[in-house]
Amino acid sequence: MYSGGMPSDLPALLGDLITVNHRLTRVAAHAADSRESPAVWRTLSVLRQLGPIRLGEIAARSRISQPTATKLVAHLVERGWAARLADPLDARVTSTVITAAGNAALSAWRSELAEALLPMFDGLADAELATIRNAVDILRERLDGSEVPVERVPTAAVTTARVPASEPGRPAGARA
Amino acid sequence: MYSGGMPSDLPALLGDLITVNHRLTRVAAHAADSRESPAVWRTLSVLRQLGPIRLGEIAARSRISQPTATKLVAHLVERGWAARLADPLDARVTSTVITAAGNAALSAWRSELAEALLPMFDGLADAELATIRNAVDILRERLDGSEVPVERVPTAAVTTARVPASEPGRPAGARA
DNA sequence: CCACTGTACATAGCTTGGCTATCTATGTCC
DNA sequence: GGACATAGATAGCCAAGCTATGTACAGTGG
Repeated sequence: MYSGGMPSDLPALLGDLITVNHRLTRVAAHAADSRESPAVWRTLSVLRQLGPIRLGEIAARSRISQPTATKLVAHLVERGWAARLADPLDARVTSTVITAAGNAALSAWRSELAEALLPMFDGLADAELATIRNAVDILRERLDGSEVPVERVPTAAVTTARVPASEPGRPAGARA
Repeated sequence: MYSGGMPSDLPALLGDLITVNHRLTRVAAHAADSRESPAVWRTLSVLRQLGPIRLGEIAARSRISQPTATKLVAHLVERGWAARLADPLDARVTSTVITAAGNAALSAWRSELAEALLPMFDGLADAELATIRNAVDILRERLDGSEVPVERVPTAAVTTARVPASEPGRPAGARA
């Protein structure tokens, strides 16, 4: 639990990280405009960041299943926040792009969220802010860099071919 | 407080923080392959940390609604990971405690999670680890400290002087 | 003592994000 | 052309979250 002064205990740190993470998620859920869900914003972020992108890659990047990505994108399209493009080279593919409205909505959400969270982070010293910023950068880098980089997750079959020699203890099937 | 540092675009930082947070949540969901959900572990963490605790406080701490807390606790009790205690002073109240099994399950989850995440955080420099650890501590402090204005006198009267709590299964006071 | 208001939790019913399993359509390779 | 692989869609399920409401108890004023 309280890791206050335990140095170098990576497992404990990761546990704490995830726990704090979950708590932050709840706070954000309260703070943000609750008419839309976290998944919507997360997906919009992916779209904004990666431009026209295939469904499968959205799923891989977001660490969600392909059907879930389909559902989310459908919702975004309904909302007018995303649009789908047929791929001239492959008729199976429809890429998704964020629209101007989507961009605006995402920015608005970020502002709103920030404003709502401000009181909670008011009075942080610059050094503390820098620490958080650095941590965010480190985590983002790891999230981007670590596995599932360009490779897509197999649809349903069991595949061990994509492991880039970095996943020793992964049950391979997620929730089977 | 160290005034005059970098401009610190706080809104942007908060947006990034939450976005990274959501992505991490997905990663954790994949990594900790347990058949239990984040909410379960989050609730168990609260129970472990705060000992016998009322439903309402679980809800407040977790930033979830009271009915959701009821549901989660019911699930935990079913699982044998939590037990409920009648309050001898107020028959409306039933406090909840984590059981030994719950404690073990929580610890096991944390280990499992840590192991699964290790590859992702492999090769981090000590300084980077320290940064993350500090950020976690800062965030936790803010999460604890700015505990949603529950429009109530801060804890004090409620959280103190409960049942000895050494034996979770024992009601400690025959209720009429 | 009895109503009356407030509090702590339970129940009902809904929405949404997530999953697996499966299907269709298209691409690719022999 | 036929066999297999791949991209995405559809169906159906469960969990976590919510609001609204109900129920039992606590505390108070008459």
